[in-house]
Amino acid sequence: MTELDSDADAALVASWRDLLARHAAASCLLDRELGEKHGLGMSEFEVLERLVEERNADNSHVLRVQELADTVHLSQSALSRLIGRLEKAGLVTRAMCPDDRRGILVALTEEGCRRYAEARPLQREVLALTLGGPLEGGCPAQG
Amino acid sequence: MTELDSDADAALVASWRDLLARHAAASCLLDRELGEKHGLGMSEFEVLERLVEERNADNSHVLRVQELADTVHLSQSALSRLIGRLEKAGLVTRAMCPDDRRGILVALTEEGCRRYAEARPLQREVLALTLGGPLEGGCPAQG
DNA sequence: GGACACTACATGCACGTGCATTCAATGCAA
DNA sequence: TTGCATTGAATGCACGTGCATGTAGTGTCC
Repeated sequence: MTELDSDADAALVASWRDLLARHAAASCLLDRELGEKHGLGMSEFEVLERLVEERNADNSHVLRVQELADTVHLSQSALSRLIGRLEKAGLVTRAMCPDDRRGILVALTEEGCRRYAEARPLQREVLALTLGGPLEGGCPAQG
Repeated sequence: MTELDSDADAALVASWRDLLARHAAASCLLDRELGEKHGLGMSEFEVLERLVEERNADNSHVLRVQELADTVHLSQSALSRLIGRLEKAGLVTRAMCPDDRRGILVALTEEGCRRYAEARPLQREVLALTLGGPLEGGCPAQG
């Protein structure tokens, strides 16, 4: 291994550890805060946000499960269950896709829109806190 | 909300999504590759790496559990169990801390050192692949 | 010395995740 | 049309995680 190789290696590892630290801090705090104050997990919030961004002409917010899967970093099964939780909470509804009856359309409800709007400021606050500064020790440490 | 606020907000969200994407791609691929080819998870590798870096005068590699907890982003309980798995696999040993009999000293074994050395090139390769380029779609998508 | 708060680590438990599988619907070929 | 591979999503299962708690050891104040 040449000098340059080990330098590149060290830089890579350093950026990887920085990534890990920031992700841990942000996702842990997000899960805790959103869960406590809005009954949402980090990924639940992300899914709601994708739906909110998908504003159709008639002001409905509808996405196919597969389209959601492209933007949320979850396995297909995890996403399926997450949508199940959101549905049970009344934040989205599931409907069959008329074009392709295998597909499922996920639609944001009024309540879902409201909960997202309520949670959003807190989420942004946590992001600013954990991604803004030059990292400051993370969450999982119940001590 | 002013124009500047929403700009800052958008930038924050963009960097957050980038972070999520890179973390998902890297951690998923790491877990899969390290697991398949070396029987290690991402966090197991990280713990071994911290131990390897802790080279004492007598060439032993020993760290207290709490010291590990500071650098690995896991809860105390998760770390305890992770060390249990490493111990069962013969990659580390647990010993009581003579100074403070509450503490546990975790020591890298020969086998642990070997496994780390074997896995390291692959880990670096995955990091280069997922952190080097400008992201390219991630893992959790068993389709 | 005894009581008490605190620390370090382990463990019971509930939960979210991914993998493998299943089931229904679709598309294509013969 | 029948037969078969493929796709979209749901489900059984095992596993790793975090939270709350338990247990042992330490330090302090009286």
